[in-house]
Parts: sequence; C-alpha cells; structure tokens
Amino acid sequence: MDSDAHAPDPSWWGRPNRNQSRSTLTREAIVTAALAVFDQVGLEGLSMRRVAEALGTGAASLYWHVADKEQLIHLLLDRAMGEIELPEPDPERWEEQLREFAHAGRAMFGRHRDLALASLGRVPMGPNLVRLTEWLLAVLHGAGIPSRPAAWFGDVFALVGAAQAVEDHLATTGDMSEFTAMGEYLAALPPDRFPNIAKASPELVAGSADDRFEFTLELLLLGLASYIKAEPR
Amino acid sequence: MDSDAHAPDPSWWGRPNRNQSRSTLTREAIVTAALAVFDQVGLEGLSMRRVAEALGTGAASLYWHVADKEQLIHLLLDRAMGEIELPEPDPERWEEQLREFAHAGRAMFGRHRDLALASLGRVPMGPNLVRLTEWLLAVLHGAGIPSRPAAWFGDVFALVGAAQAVEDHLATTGDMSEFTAMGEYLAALPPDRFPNIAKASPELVAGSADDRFEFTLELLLLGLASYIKAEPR
DNA sequence: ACCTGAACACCGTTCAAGT
DNA sequence: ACCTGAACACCGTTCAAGT
Repeated sequence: MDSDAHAPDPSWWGRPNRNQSRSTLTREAIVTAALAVFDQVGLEGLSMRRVAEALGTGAASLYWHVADKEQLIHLLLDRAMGEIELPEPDPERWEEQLREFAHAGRAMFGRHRDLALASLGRVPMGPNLVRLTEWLLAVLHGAGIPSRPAAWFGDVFALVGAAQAVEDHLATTGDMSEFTAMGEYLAALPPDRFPNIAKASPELVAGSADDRFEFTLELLLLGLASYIKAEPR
Repeated sequence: MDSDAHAPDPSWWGRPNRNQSRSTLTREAIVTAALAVFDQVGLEGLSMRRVAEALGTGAASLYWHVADKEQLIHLLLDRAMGEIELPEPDPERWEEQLREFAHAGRAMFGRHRDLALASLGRVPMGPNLVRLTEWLLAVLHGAGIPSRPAAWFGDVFALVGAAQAVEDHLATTGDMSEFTAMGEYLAALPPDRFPNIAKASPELVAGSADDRFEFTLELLLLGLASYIKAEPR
C-alpha cells in the first residue's frame, strides 16, 4: 500500500467564491467596513484595529490602502456625503431647493449618529463634496447670487448644518440627556443675579429639534436674502 | 568619631516656599496646567499623563480632583471663556455690541489655537458660559428681541463663532495649508463638468480670514434683524 | 482626605519578513 | 504588489496600597 497516493479533492471541496469571499482588501471595502463600525460604536470607538477586525485581518494591513486613520475618516465622510441625492437645480425655486438640501443633509447625518461631529473641523473635500458644492453653487448662481457670497454662504451653510445635527444628536442621546440636565442647572440659577437667563430659561432648552432646525435655516436664508439686497454686486 | 552625628541642615537648604512650590494638587491648578499643555500640543496631544507630568505627578493623581478627561476639557473650556471681558450691556448699541462680542470671542479662540475645535460638539456650560449667556440675553432682550429667538440665536451665534475660529486656524496652519491645497484641487477640476465651481473657484478659497469672518457675522445679524421683523411676537 | 505605582485593556503606526 | 506579526511608544482609567 502506498500512503503517498492521495485521491484528488472532490469538486465540492473547492473554496466558495475563490476570489471573492476571501475578499481581497480594497480601499472601498475598508471604507465600507469603517462606516459600519463607525455607525455602531461612534467616533470615539472607531479604531483601525476594530475596522481591521471587521474585515478579518490585522490593523497593519489597512495601511497599504489608506495613509492614516485621519484619511480614513475623510474617506468615510465623503462616502456618507454620497448618500445625499440632489434634484436638478431649478433657479426658480432656489430658496425651496436650499431648504430641501438642508433637510436631506440633516437626514443623512441622522442616519450616521456621530458623523456630524466627525465632520466639524474637517473639510472632507472629495468627489462627493465637490458634487454637492457644484450643485449648491448652481442653485445660488442660478438665483442671481454672485460668486463671492455664494461661495462663502456655502461654507456657513454646511457648517451650521453639521453643527445643528450634532445638537440633534445631543438632544436625543440616552437616558437623561445633557440637554435636560443643562436646563435644570440654568433654571436653578439665582434669578436676581441672572435675570435674563431666568426670563429665557425655558426657551434656552425647550423647543423641539425640528423647531430649532427650522429657526436656524430661516435665519440663514433671511440673512442671505438681506445680504444680497444690501450688496448686490 | 560618631558617624551618627549629623550637623543640622543649614537654613539655605530649606525647600523654597514650603507649602506652595510643592504645591498641593488643586482642581484650579490642574485646569491651569491642562490649558498650558493644550496650548502647546493641541487637542490631539492633550493627555492626562502629560498634564500630570506638567504638575510633577502621575496621571492617577488627577482623578481625585477631576472625573474624566472629558470633564477636564469642559473645565478648560470654561476657564478660557473667562478671558472674554464684557462691557455693560447697552440696549441702544445692541448690534454694535454683538459685533464687539464676536470679535472678543474670536480673539480668545485665536489665543488658544485648538480651543475652538474642542468646543465644537461640546456645550461647556459652567460659570463663565452662564455669564456670557446672561450678557448676550441682556443685550438681545434690551433690544426688544423676544426670548425664543434670543435664546436660539445665542446658540447659533456661539456655534458659528467657534466654527469660524476653526477655519481661521485651518487657514493659517503650518507649511502649505490644507486650504490652499484644496484651492488647487478645485481649480484643477474639469470646467465643463463643474462649471459653477470653475466660475467660483477663486472665491471658494480666497478672501482673508477677516473678510470671511465679517461676512458671516453680517449674515447672522441681517438674518436676526429680518427674523425679528418677520416674527415680532 | 489625598496621593501613588502598577496594572489593565486598549490605542496608531512602523517595519522586517513573508507570499 | 500586497499582507502579516510583532513591536514601539503611547493612551484613559482603576485599584489596592500607602500617608
């Protein structure tokens, strides 16, 4: 008997999806995994090691495809920006379209709890932010708003949108939110020393996230309108 | 000869400032040290270990006086807010006073490079933010602005101020700043596919930090004015 | 009451070595 | 060209033990 004589492997022993399941690492795949991890554990919990683990590999392997954790966050942000769908720019309805855009952005941030926080202090310029920028400028230019205020307004708009989304998040976070704790602190201040806080105390904290969002949006749009009128060139 | 016979220490060997230099740890002292470390190494570089080292002790010692790194950051923010000096509220000059307030805030953020970034996504409510809030509400109430828009406007105002300060920082950071790199990227985009970016490309990036700051400030003030008029109750 | 050292369970990143 | 394990130099926080 010859113990060296092996029968060939049967066909059904073949590894499934030879080149797919043991998926080769891709930048795309890494960003996808990172976004999933991010959605589960937040910005604080996001780590190269965890992303790697989700891909069944080690952290060091990521560095062939990605420069940095910081770069990965930028890629992740751009990926999420891609979820915002845009209608054809319609100059006639520019104000309405800006409102719709704001709501679409807010919805996107709402789907990824910590994304707004991650976006503050970063300018995740990439294909998708380019796309959004082009659209926004098209709408503003179409409305007859000159380049300078249009460009600068876009900046403020994005920023306020993100910041507002962070507040949305704060206001709806676990147990007794920071928000209500703050309300109690403010309400308990001596009214004679802080008369204006005492007077406004309910308003400082109350109001639904929706109401606040609309207020801020309106503030910006009204500001924009006035500015255009005040400085038409 | 008796080797146990020691001469007493001469007076000039005494430890300087017996109860002061070997300073007992205080929350105050910790916050001071933390702010100093923060100014040197930024938000990224701030660590409990480094703060402790600056105080000549170990990280564990801080935890008697401070709950968290997170709490320490809040304390540090409130401390810095204390640097903003406020004039008597003068209802007659409310718009001008808001402008002065914005500039004072910007100057404070300018003194502590990473502080604006740290403040985004945090509501560092404490004695000093209370003080600033009371002042802001006094000015707005004095101007006849009702509590709700006043309160909500304060929010937006603080937020935009911080975000703007972050941009100030980005625009002036080391070597070739992210800002100019972004400008080159945008300018190099195919103009036929991104006509509006092509048209606005210089404006997207150009303009001094001062100009942008004034633009944003004006936008908010004009928005506020319009809002009041539009919704007087 | 306050401080400490040592430990725990993590990090991001690099680098020689493998295929 | 791409992936890996092990190492380096860090983290925040806890906890028993000291004074």
